[in-house]
Amino acid sequence: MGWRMPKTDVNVGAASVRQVAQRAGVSIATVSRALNTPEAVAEETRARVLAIATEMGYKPSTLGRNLVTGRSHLIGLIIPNIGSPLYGDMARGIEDVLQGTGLQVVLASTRDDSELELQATADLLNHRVDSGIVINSRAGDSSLLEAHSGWVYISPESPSFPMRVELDNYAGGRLAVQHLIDLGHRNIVHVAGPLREGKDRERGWRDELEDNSLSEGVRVLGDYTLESGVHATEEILRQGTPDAIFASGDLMAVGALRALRKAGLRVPKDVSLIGFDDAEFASLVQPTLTTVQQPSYLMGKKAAELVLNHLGGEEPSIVFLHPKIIERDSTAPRSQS
Amino acid sequence: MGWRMPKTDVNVGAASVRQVAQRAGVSIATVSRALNTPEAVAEETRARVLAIATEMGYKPSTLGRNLVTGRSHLIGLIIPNIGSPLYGDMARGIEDVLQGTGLQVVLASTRDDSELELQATADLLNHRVDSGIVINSRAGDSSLLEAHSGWVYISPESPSFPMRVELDNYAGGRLAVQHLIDLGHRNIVHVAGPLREGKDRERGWRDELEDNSLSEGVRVLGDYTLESGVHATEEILRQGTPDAIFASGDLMAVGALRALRKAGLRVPKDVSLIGFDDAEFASLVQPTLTTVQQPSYLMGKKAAELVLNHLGGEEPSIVFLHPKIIERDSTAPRSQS
DNA sequence: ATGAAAGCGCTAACAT
DNA sequence: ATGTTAGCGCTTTCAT
Repeated sequence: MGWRMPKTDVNVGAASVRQVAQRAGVSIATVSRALNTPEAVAEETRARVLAIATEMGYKPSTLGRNLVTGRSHLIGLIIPNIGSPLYGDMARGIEDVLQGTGLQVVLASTRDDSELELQATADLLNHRVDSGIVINSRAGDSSLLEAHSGWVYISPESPSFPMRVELDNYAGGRLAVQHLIDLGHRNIVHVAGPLREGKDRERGWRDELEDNSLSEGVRVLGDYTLESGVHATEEILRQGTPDAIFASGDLMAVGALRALRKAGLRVPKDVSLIGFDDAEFASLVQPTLTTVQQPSYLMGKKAAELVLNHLGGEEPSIVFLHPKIIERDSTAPRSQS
Repeated sequence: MGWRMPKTDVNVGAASVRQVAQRAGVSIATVSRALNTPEAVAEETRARVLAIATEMGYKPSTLGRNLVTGRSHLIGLIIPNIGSPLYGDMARGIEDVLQGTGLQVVLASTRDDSELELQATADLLNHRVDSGIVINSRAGDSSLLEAHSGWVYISPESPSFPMRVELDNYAGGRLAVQHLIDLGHRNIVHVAGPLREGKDRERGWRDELEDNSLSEGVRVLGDYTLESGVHATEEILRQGTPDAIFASGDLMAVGALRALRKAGLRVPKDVSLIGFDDAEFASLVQPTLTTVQQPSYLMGKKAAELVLNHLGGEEPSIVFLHPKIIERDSTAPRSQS
């Protein structure tokens, strides 16, 4: 807290109900009614009040209104990193749904730090947000759980909350492997990722192989960075050349691409490669990357809808989203060599 | 406005000053003081009040506080599209600076629609935001100008505002061309972009060529999309093969890359290529893209600092940021063929 | 050092 | 249909 709010006035120009009431020759209640429940005010009075309000540039202060109604019309959004395209897309989905509802989004970034997340949550709570959306919570089912009832989670690590949006990562893993099997590949290895989402995808990989009576093959753990994708793939190649690689994230897939190229292997001719996420760059790299799409924008939309439902008094519910394959150029039928 | 806020209570659990005061056997004023001006309260009383406040989980409602202080502790952020990595990075910079100042960011997206931008501005003003940051305003120097004094702009199209962060796009254009000239290239063509930023970059290209007594060469206008980069480059190639291409955005540069490859030209061996922005994918495509970096994160930081300065009573100021070249693999010395 | 009381801007219950 | 009044939760004089 290196900076303190000074006490100088800024919004001095803003007219208040009282001033409008005075100029219109009515009580403040009538002004309020003219704006909020126009049908409860005589045609003539309403017109006059509205005209004067407009003329004076009067806008009711949400501050005052919030205080008496007990609602801030603010929705908190807790997000690890607003700069990340995936999260950014979610935020966009949320924005788009909330647009025009009179609800505004208050942002808080956490950089995947559970300490900062708790702090951000406290800040938002102090602002009396009406509800909140937490993306990839790292604080987990913590002590704030109680305060959080009424909040929506897009966080694979927080399975205990009654309002959530969940991507079926397990199904995504199966989908990826199925796609590769359909192309004739048998030796399908995995560059895995950590956390619940990574484990779910890996489980999908494993189960799909098993269901097709294929042996499990190599699995190397990465951390969703490009470098980890490179290293994991180098490790894999040391144990032989697979038919196909399933990487748990697009960035790791690009890493795999580099390692394969460096080893003199061509994608998809020698090795097929599939990623996860459908990041922006997936369609820009060469070859373009086949991947399992994580519908970030839709996830954001669904989360915002859950918030709206909750505020509307509906029962909490959980939304499961199913990923789908985006076929591009990095996967191809197994070559007959 | 398809949805109306119901009247049910939500934040019922929150304790108020009065309850804390009662349990502590003091007046509400003392509770307030214990929290805000601890030095004005007796050691013993303060300890007791604070203990009880903690025990009751009391957090002062910003709603109430805002009303009396006349400040919302909210900063509006108007952004065309929060899903775009470039804008997302700016938002991250803003967040990082505001973190811990007690100020929160309220988000509003406009999708580059000046209508929506005005609406968003009105919403934020109703929320009595203490200040705001507008990124790439399309409403320009509109009627809201007055209300906007005290807001910070990151918008090349809004040169009349007293608090702004500006990237020197002109210098960026010169830098790009200079880099290519240093590598020995002479016939340097340009895939241009629209709007003020595009025109400034183009002017830089033109002037730098002129200063080096090089003829101007071909210029084709794109619209910052990949496709427009492809088409522009095809158009360019129809008029001969240049030494180097300067594209006004990385996405267009990737388009150029595709068109060049399709034409059987290798980058950078046959043609050097430089982009603008330093988007995430610039280091992921093959070859990795040399580009003029747009320091989005820094621009966000600077904008937030301007807000802080303004709120602190300092005079408005303008921050000029200078781009720099990020050298990667898409540019190389002119081959001796 | 503490309390009493006013009031920020607004809405809502009650009265007329 | 309109006015009067109370009060949302807090900070801040002004007294004491």
